[in-house]
Amino acid sequence: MQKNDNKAKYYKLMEYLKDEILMSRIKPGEQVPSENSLAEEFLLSRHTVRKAISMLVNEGYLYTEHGKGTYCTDWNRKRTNSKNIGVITTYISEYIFPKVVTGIEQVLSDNGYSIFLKNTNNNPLKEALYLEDLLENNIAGLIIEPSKSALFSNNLQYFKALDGHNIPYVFIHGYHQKLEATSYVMLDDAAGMYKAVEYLIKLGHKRIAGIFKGDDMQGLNRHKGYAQALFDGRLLYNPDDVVWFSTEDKDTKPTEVIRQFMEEKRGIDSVVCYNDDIAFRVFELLTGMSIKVPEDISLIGFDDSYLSANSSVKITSVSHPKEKLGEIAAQILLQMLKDSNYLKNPIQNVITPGLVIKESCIQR
Amino acid sequence: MQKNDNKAKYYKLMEYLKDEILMSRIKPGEQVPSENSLAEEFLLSRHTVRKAISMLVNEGYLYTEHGKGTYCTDWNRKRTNSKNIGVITTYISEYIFPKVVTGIEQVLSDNGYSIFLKNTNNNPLKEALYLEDLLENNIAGLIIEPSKSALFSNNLQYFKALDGHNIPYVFIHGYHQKLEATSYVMLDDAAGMYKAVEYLIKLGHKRIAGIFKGDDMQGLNRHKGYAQALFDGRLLYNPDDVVWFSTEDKDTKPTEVIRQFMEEKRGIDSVVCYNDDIAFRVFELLTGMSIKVPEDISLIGFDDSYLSANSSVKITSVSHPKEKLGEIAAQILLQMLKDSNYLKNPIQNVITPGLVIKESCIQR
DNA sequence: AATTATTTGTGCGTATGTATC
DNA sequence: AGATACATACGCACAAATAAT
Repeated sequence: MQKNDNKAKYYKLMEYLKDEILMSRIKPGEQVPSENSLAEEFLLSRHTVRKAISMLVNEGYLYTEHGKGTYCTDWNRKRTNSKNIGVITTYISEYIFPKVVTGIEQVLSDNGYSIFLKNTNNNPLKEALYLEDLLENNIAGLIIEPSKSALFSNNLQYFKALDGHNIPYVFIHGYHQKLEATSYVMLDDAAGMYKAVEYLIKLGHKRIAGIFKGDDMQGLNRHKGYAQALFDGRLLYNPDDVVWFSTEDKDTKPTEVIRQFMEEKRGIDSVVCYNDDIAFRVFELLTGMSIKVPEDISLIGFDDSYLSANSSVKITSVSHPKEKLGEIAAQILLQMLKDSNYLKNPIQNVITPGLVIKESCIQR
Repeated sequence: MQKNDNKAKYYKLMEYLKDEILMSRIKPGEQVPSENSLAEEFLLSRHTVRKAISMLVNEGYLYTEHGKGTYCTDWNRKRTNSKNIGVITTYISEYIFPKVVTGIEQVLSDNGYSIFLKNTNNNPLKEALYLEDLLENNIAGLIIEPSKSALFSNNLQYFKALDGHNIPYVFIHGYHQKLEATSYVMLDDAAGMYKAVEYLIKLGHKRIAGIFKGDDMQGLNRHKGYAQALFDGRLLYNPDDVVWFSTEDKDTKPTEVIRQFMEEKRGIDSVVCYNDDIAFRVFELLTGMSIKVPEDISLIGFDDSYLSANSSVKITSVSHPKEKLGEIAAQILLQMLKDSNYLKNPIQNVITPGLVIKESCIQR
């Protein structure tokens, strides 16, 4: 112990003990000397020793067992006492997200956890805000759909902080590229889109336009599958037939460009879309232009959502597991919470979607 | 302060002081009596008083200033810019609740709020735990489906604490009886069940069994509508034809008693159920006993959920607005957050449900 | 099965230090 | 300077839980 500072005796003892713990001279689970023996050793009253110990108990370094002794906390597992899980998604109440979130809730609340729901609207600044927020609140774990996962993220520091605090996190739909080993559950977006395009080619389509989102990983991968399927089907990949949009112009650009394509009569016979939301908008656009689906143009969406089932012509779409995806993410997180080894050995789950054939494509 | 529990003195004092704070008898910023005067007042040693106070300081209820005094923490300030809303429901991911929660999320996240989701499993002790939890986190408001709303609640103190901190809250589905003026949105459960029974009477049914939940307000009101409809239809109300169950025995008692009814062949020609969950179980029971719905027994559920649509014979049910109910609750809360006058003038919204006629009832 | 030693938990008394008004 | 309030510190006694004898 130190020489004479002007610090209080209990405070110096507390610092000494904390140091012993941090330097692993007192190891997790190990018993610390009894109050009486510490008092004797450091020539203090038991009361003073108790004060020092109670501070460390409050900070979580130690815990006491009545009649047995005082022990060093194994704070790799310490987070267990928080039963709050942060869930950050791009959207919550729209599209397929309610179902994904329901799947997460199902599993987590069955296991006694509460959920802190936040949506970023795909805005990395909001993501940063919420990550900071959740770090301050004391959460046991995090499930996150990254915002703009294709772009470089400034939020990596927060994930490193989570690593530092041994707070496990699971990505869904995509993950920030720069993180080396992370747990995630996502779709094989390329394979899904490949199936859609392959199907159109089999039906005899020659000019397949594609609409893709440029600022998330899903969009890039779906585009990859599109290009690969064209190549394998011996069709030319024509950059001019591809529409790229982003979060900011998603409500206007896809339909505007497709309208232009149609007005130019450049001979497109089908369109594959980033998701059902876009597909549904394109369907409405085409209907408004008196272009018939599927007679004039075949159309395929992605995610097999209610949007592809509600239109007057049901839109063929690539499946999305929705609740199942949420459940898997939650189960992965639970495993990581149970066994801290999983923090080092990430669990990665890729689901291969299938094509759900409805009414929006016909043989050419 | 209380009488003699076997709790420790310091603990009882701590609870007493915490209660004073939660009930706003000690207001934020206000100075609490000095250690010596508390010791004198409660005939305790100063040391014991200090122990109680130090716990409350640790939990953040109080803070001390050396040489000046001990003060009540003002967590109002922090709350003002909080964009977090607590949502406590009995269940989250089952039955109609995902839709209700989705409605809440829709409105709140559109207005920039995050949601803290907790489910009580209809256990008032968990409700208490979560209410305390949310009071310590800084939430801007609360939407709550009360647990066991028919029974006397020990959790009223927390709602008074919310009042004291100007945190608005909205009840859904029911409300704790003892609170005088609260905002809520709920169904006219009596009217809904009345319509169901009236419909059965019109179809010529004479012996209508009823299954009701005894520990929430909805159950009592649905029973009320049942009894009133029988009376108006000049049928005898027979207590032996009524099954009461509670949260704890919901999975066993309703079907067991109905099985007994059937084995006794007491001439029941129809069953109205507290909700679709019960109705679905009864349907499966009857089918298992080779009793046909609706040929032998007519059956009506409540909530118009997927359960009443998924069975082989679609079950006639009383409608429930689900998302709409969630949206209304969220909108009420937003109004209360915007205009603090609403805290004094509660907004109460009662939705009258209708009967959704499907396939489970026929003319006798 | 009862006893005993050890350890933490509760509670009181006292004295002194130090910051605030 | 003095009164008041919280902070530190020591000592003592007994209660309650635990583990070993």
